Amino acid sequence: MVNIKDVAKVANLSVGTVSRYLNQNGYVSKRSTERIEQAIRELDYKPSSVARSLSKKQSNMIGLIVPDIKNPYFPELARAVEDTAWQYDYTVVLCNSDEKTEKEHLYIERLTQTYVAGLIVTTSLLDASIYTSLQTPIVALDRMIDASIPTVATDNKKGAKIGTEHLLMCGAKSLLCIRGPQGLQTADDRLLGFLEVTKDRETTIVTTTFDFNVAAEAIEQALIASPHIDGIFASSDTLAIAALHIAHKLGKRVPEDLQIVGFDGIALGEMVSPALTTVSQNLYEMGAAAAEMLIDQIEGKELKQTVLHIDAQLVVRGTTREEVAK
Amino acid sequence: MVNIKDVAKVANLSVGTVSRYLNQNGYVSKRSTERIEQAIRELDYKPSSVARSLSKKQSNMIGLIVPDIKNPYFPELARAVEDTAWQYDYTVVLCNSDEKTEKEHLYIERLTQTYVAGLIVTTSLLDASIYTSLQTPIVALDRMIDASIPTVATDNKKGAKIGTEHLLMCGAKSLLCIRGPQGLQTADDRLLGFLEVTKDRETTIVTTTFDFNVAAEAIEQALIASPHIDGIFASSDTLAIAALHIAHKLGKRVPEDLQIVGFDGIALGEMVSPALTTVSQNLYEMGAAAAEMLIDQIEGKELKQTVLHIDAQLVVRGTTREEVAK
DNA sequence: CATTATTATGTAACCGGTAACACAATTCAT
DNA sequence: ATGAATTGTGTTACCGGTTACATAATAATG
Repeated sequence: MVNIKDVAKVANLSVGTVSRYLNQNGYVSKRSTERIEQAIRELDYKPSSVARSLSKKQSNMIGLIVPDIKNPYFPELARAVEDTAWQYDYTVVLCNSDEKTEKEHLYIERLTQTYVAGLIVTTSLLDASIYTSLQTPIVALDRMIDASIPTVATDNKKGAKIGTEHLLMCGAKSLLCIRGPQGLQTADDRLLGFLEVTKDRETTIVTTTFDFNVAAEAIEQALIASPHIDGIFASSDTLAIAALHIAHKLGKRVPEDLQIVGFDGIALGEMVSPALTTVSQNLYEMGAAAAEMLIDQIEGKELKQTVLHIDAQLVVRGTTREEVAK
Repeated sequence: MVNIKDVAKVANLSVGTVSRYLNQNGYVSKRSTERIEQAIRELDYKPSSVARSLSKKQSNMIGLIVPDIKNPYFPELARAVEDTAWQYDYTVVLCNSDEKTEKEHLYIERLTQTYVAGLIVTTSLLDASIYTSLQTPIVALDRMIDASIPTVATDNKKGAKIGTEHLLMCGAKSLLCIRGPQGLQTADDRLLGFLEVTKDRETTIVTTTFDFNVAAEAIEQALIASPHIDGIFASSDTLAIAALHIAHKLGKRVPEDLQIVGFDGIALGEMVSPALTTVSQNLYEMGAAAAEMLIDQIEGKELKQTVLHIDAQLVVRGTTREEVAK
């Protein structure tokens, strides 16, 4: 493989000059610039990013840690991150933490010893100190890890309020909230929003994991136990779709007998029938913003704001009825 | 950051010995081994994979090129690849080619100049020669690129035959095939399978992209134009789900009025209502097999077989009726 | 025109490993 | 005991860049 020395030789210059040309720093005369460009073209020279990483102690890779890329929420974020990274000449290393502390820990070790330029983390099982003590730039995406770590997230409580209110406005009387796993900040916040809106009503709360079948099972039991439920606020679109699935199974018509509102805004929501009414996060925007915040940090720019809260937006589709004036 | 020299100093040995210890090659005495291990522990030394890559001209990263991770087919493959890579101490770089030749090309350039150890490619727009002339190990996943490139793929034609036959056995009389984009090998093969089974019948064929809305539109038109259609074989689960969506919209009952069979076996198929009957590929197995084939190549092992065809399997769920003896 | 800035280039140490080579110490065989 | 084989260790060039430093060439200034 052709290296910088070859280029220097062909251009009849020293490696120093060629390197300066490549990095656009220091002085390089017009004449030399031309000769170097010519040589590079001639030899089809591509600088080795590995060598560069070694001497600069910095790479152009960013690590993206997600719990599980199969969860339909994450590909949308991942795509946005990757697009943005690509634009700025960075490369994305994909890591599935599987929500396992150990794997996450090992990944962080492996990544940092590879000189990843930075980390985007959408999972947060570890002690925050592990992140805060990292010398590598980092951005928390979707979930806040620690006040000191730059974060891009949705205002979950606010979103949940909007979704729940919509359910009420559409005439739902008896509400069920399917909340995600306990202890997960996002799920907790969404529950809080739900509770705030429904504090003077009787409601049912079901706690479940994000696994489709487990969730479906739990929802089925809740709906059988409380057949009068006519509105469901789900903590995620996947859970909402599980609810929809069960509604069909139980012969409940959606939205006539049972209305459902999800949360997240994954593409999947449009595909089911009826299409899912949901509190939609702008996932692409979030991913892109996180990547940009990270790259800004990497390149030493000051961050204007360290915490970016993006508002979720109600998207009304087929699982809720018309809003009626109260 | 502590380096190999520091370790050598603390262990009172030379870097050569430490390096030999780390790579488990050459001779290292018991006494030295202990001293080195002690020093490593003491200093919490982590070898720099960048430096190693530079001198070995080989890294432990593998590039995974997919058209678009948002397409629900790919996260399942990606996950399997990542799991396997993790197991063997490799790291996955995610690349979305967007089905654009240019981006794919640029990615390959970038990846190879970073000394990726190998490439798994699930897209194949480029001239095969670009891949065959690569010095980097490579595996084609899902789609065959060239006879000379190791491949893991499903027998699409066979799968399509099984799916179509099932549709007929369940009593469908008038079939529609929704085929994916023309020129895409997998889509072409699946159509071939469909045609082989239905050669003595009249059928309708709709060609569309994999985009959900575009596909739905095309399917709707086809179903309106030919209202007698009572069986759909879709070239992918996404297309099948689009068909299901349209069926609901048009007030057709599934599977009573219209039966649908998909292809792929993505998780999404279980979530829709009714759950999708589909020709299921073992996506996890495919991804894992591809990763293993790649790693075998990287590590210089001989491949037992260069082309691995994995049979797809019919999974009967709710969008088809009972099979009846013909 | 001499002096000082500014621009341009070359040289070589360094990043943190690997591995070829030389040589020393030990074990083995005759 | 002695030469050969095996085992163990140190030294150093190298991977392909970056960058501090020295120096040369040119331009600007008084």
